[in-house]
Amino acid sequence: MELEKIYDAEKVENKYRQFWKKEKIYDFDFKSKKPVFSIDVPPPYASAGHLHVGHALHYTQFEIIARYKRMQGFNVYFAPCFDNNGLPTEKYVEEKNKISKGDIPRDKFRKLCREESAKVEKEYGERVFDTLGHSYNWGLLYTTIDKEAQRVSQMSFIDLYKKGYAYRAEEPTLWCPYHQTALAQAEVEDISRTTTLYYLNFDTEQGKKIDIATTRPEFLAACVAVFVHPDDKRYKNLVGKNAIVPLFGQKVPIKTDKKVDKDFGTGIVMVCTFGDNTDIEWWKEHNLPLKVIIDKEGKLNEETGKYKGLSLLQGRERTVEDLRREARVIKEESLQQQVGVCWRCGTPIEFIVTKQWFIKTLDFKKDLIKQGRKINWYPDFYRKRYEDWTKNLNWDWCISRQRYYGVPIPAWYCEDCGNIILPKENDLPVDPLNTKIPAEKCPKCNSKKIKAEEDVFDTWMTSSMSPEIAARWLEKPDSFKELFPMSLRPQSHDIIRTWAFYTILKAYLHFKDIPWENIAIGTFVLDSKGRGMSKSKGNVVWTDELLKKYNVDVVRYWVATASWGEDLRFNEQDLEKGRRFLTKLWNASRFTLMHLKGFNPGKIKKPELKTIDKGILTKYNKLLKESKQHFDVYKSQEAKKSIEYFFWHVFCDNYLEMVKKRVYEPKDKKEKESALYVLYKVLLGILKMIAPFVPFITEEIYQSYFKDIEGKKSIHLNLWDEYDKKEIDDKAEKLGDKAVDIISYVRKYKSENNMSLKQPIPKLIIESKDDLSGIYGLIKSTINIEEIEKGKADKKITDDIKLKVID
RNA sequence: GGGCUUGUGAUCUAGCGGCUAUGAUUCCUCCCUUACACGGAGGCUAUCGCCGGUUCGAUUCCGGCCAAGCCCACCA
Repeated sequence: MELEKIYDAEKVENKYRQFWKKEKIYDFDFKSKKPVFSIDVPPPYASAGHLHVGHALHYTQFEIIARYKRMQGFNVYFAPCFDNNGLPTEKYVEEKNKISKGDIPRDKFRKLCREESAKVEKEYGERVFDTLGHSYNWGLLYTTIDKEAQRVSQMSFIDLYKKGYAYRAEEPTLWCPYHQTALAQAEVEDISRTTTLYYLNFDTEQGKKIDIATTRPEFLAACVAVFVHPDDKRYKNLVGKNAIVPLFGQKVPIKTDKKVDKDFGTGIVMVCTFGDNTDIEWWKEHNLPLKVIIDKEGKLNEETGKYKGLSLLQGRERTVEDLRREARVIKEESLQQQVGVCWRCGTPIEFIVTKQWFIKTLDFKKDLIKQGRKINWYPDFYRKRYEDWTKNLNWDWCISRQRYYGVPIPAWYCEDCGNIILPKENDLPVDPLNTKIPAEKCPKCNSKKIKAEEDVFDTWMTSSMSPEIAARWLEKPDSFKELFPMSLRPQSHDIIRTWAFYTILKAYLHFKDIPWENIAIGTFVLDSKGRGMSKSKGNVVWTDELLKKYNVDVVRYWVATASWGEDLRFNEQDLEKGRRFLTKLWNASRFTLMHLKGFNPGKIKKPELKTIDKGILTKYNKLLKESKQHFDVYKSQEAKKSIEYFFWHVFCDNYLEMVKKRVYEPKDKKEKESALYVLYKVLLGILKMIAPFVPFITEEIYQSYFKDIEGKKSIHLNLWDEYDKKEIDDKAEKLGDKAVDIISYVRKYKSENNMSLKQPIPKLIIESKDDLSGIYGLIKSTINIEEIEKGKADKKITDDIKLKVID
């Protein structure tokens, strides 16, 4: 089959998308003895909306690695997956149906969520993964809400509980009033905002007046103490006395703590339960009483008396009004402040005391850092970020969430003695709200009052088990052993503190092992000016729209220019480059195959190679070695660059030009055979090397000719050539380089003299210590020179070559 | 406030101790050479962020400073 003059991308893409699926080209072979390369794929949120180029790049970046590893002889385990767990889906369904989770029964709500997810996933799989030519093994698909994933995360919970790593406690917890759920430290982000710092006047029991500064006057009702610095001379005589809280009148002790900043505000600070992190610390350290004034919706409760039912902001305004009336507000100044907000909705977080489940992390900080060092990080500096986060943790991991859609926490509680009852492991997954209670009465106190847990897990509870879910920990324990620890976790840097951290934690707590040998941090895409893409900025480039203008291989070629762990600015020019590359690849292949027609290297004796042939084979082998080295340390963009350079400038610009005469008008059969032999090997080699980046066009070229000779039904089932020391011939390479130097000079000479390249030159004189007569013929035919002779010349082009052109 | 990353022609980028500092885009000149004008040949454009130090020699190593980006911690 001959290649068409113009590459028809759409036709080719549709053809091979189906072909690869039908022929199961990319399936993992459970029976194979080949070494395994397993990838812990990030499950995308297949929720609403388009997908921008950043996502397409991220997912394609490691897909290229999967293809590369396959062509290195690995049995690649590459399971597609979706994350349809947790808050985003839930909020999406609420918004789409204009309902709130409380409006309809939990069952019905969950069903809506699952239906929505399934619909979006199917579309996503086709529109994104299939379109982009991703080589997933679809038979291994998992989603984070399906039965097996639920079973794994519940089993994880039970295992950790039995090991004593999971506990339930009533503690102040980070709380999102909007989502009405507890959050983990990792789900809190800091934003900067301007607020007002109020200087408030308190009385003391002794009738003195003191001023304290606070940004949260609405918390007065929850004030349980007042602190000053132990060395602060101004207030020495106050320590040990009581202050009287304005409006509410409660008497609170005046205490000291070194954490008080003398220079901030008045140097006196009130402690409330709880306004911020420090409040919690002081509350614990000084055994202060607890006074909760906000409810789960973030509204003031009965403890605040007449302010009950107000939002915190309304409460603040009213409190300040009332304080002003009593002339308690001394001063107001504006203050730049950082507040923790929910990373999903941006609502400032509050602290609420509730019963929550936690997993111990603070006890294992050192071990976790050690585990992190057993893993290769690409680039390495991201390990530092992981270590810093781990070092600075100050909360155990809160894993319970007061939401509906998610993996239920598999537990029941005795209402009389508080005993925790777990399901049988064989019954997992369970939803305590819809499952018969495992025990009719409490095994401890025989009470029959048993209550089902209503909360679900933090979404990371499941995500942190992605290697175990993907590799079928519980389902196929035997193959799990082969697949775990997995080879590679590709992910983005913003979730090192969550996904990477929790996954390492889990692997350690369950298996005392690392979850994967390598972690590679993907590229983050910025707009052309270097700003992050976001809908609100209006600078988002959508993948769909890009694919309307450029074919898939072009988009993938652009992806391949990205460096792992570094940001990439989006420039449309880069796509134009890809388009030109594909055209060049197509045309060079067309030209080569035109001459290779009917040629089968297996059917001839290996020909005696010409110097120039040996030279290019040397360069080809060096390229093989270099590209593999780049790829193996996740410098795929360097590999791509080397391959491209070799193809375009070494193979096309020089070798094809030098070999043309030999294949068009050979002096003898042998001369042509030697050229064809090398053309075959090198072109096929290049196609295989570039195939992970541009799988469609390379497949089309392969199918048109090489398939029948090589035997494998897809180029993607072939292996890269091995670096062959026997093919290295440095002398031939050098001689070839000299030929290129001389040819370049003559080209330049013609260009400078406005001569056409085919216009003949009567004579070229070459002055060199070495005997170059072996390449005279080559030079003559390539650049159209009639005669070459050795002699005195004046134009120095390299250290040992001088030339003179006579025209 | 701490940490990390980056700072090279107009733009993007390679190099990370040594001969005239990569390559790409732009611009200019020439060439339709029997694969490709979505091509080829050639040319112009850089005090390698700033200041010191180590060295025979620094864009490359060290220290300081400046700028940008990211991550984290923070003060009631």
